Amino acid sequence: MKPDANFRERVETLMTEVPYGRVITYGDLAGLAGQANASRVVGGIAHFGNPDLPWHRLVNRFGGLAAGFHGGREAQAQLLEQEGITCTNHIVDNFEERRWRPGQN
DNA sequence: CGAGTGACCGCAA
DNA sequence: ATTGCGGCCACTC
Repeated sequence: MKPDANFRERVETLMTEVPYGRVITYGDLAGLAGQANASRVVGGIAHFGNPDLPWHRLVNRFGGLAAGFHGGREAQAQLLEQEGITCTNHIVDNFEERRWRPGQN
């Protein structure tokens, strides 16, 4: 953990720490970063912050893909499939089982 | 520099 | 059961 790092640093770090073939929710990531109610910030950082981050591994509380922004919703589904994650109707299959958690390498 | 927006979540009425 | 509102931080214009 990096207590001195800003919220963005923690979010980026956690996002990068997400293993291959695994997904996480904005709320969970925000909570892990220290602000469970700052889920919006996670989305903002993921989009404007660092394009190199695996933002496609971020999903909403329902395990669904992004809310339909700059035409990335379909791209996200494609990226997820590349990681071995199957999506149906823009919803990650077995999302509950694929939900990544710190310590579950 | 100042103000507004954003890919969300949780609770209340 | 459904709908509406508030709230946090960072980034952009």
